[in-house]
Amino acid sequence: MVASLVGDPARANMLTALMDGRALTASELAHQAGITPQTASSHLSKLEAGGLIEPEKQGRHRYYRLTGPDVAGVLEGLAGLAERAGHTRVRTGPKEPALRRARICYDHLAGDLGVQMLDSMRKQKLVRQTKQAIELTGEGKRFIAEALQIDADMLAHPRRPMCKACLDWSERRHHLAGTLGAAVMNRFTELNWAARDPAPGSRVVNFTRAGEKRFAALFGSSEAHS
Amino acid sequence: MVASLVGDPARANMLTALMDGRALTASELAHQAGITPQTASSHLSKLEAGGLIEPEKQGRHRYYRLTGPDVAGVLEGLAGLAERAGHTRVRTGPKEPALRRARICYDHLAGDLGVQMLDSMRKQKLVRQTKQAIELTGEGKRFIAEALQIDADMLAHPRRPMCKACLDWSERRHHLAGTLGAAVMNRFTELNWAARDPAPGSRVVNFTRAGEKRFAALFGSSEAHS
DNA sequence: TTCATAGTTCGATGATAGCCGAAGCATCGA
DNA sequence: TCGATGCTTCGGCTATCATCGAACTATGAA
Repeated sequence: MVASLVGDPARANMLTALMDGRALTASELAHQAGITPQTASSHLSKLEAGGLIEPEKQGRHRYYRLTGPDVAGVLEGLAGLAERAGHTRVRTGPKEPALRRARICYDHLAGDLGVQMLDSMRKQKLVRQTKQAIELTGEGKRFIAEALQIDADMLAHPRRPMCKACLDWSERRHHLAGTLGAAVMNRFTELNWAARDPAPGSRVVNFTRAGEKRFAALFGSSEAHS
Repeated sequence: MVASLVGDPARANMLTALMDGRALTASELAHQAGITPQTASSHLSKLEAGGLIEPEKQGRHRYYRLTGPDVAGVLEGLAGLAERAGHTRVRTGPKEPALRRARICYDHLAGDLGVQMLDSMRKQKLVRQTKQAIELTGEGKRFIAEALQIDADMLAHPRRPMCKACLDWSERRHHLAGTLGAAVMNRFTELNWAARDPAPGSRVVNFTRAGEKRFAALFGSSEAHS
């Protein structure tokens, strides 16, 4: 049955990451779901056998995408039912809670804090977001220059957008990706506000006490929250 | 997550059985899924907690139905993705046909004719129904006074509502219960339109030829019927 | 060729959850 | 009041399956 495929948390996370129609590599999907590549490979072949995703081989990468918009539609319908049911039942992912709080997504911040940061940036009108597209406002430019010493003009990249919304698998909401997202995370590390967990292969990001305080000052959630 | 609820084969069978909008008892659903009542009970509470189904208690029975058409829609979408033939629906066992046609439910009319009567009353705007609550309209008051010589004001009772929707086990839809339902059935008997079957223990109600005609004149189903 | 990276397969492990027998309530019929 | 019936709870058994370490294949780069 198809539903049992979607029922597993790890697979659901992968599918959620594919909801926007993009194709992602197997390792990226493993990353997103917080599982090892071996496990992901097993899941992906099941999803493929179930006709939910289809692979596209490209060099040594294997890109996976949803087989069609109808799949996305059903997934969205399921999400809608979950929401209606009062949702709240946050399925524990396969990994630790620290991973849900703050982690690396490729090269930018994800998890609760990542989502909180983008939320705050929207509220402070530092960025404008329409769907997946995010645009830095003039005010935003000034903000990152003053608060983080990041020059927006230096973030241009031939094949990568400066701002991009990335769906967070633990929060099911967007966090900030793109070259700006990477630059911000990089600055956090340089300022000694946060550091990747030393454990090999870990994606956990540990904030220092001082860093957490500064982060809260800039992107704190003291404001009204929906 | 909702998908994991639907993912289990036993639960999927139950949900499939409920797809047409009818309500089924817990034991029927257990039989449908090929599991024991204990197991079914566990599944049903999970489905209820997930907001996919809702119960309606009826005496010692517990009828379950889907919480809404959107649930059915998502299930249909999943079935579409599965591209598999749906499970053959097990027919809910009818006992005697006469029992399905008209019978006594406590003290009021049930079965095909009972459901038909409440349907017609709704269509004629004699009653308003919201969920299980039924209210007699002014027009309805006049109607029962003229057609059946029933005084609505005499139907008040300290511990029993005048109108109540009672789930019909053979039709899986509501018929009219409460003191009004009882009074109507009583009047049918007095007018010699119908009589309980003389066989001991039988709940069958036999309508006379004349009674059937008069009943059809008041609550006939000549109108369109889905 | 040699090394590195992406992805897979295999095997063992462990936790989740479905399942049923037995027993306990609740309601109905007599 | 006393069974009979529908349904639930509890406890233990078992099977399924997600997970990861280790080893293997394939592609690309030096």
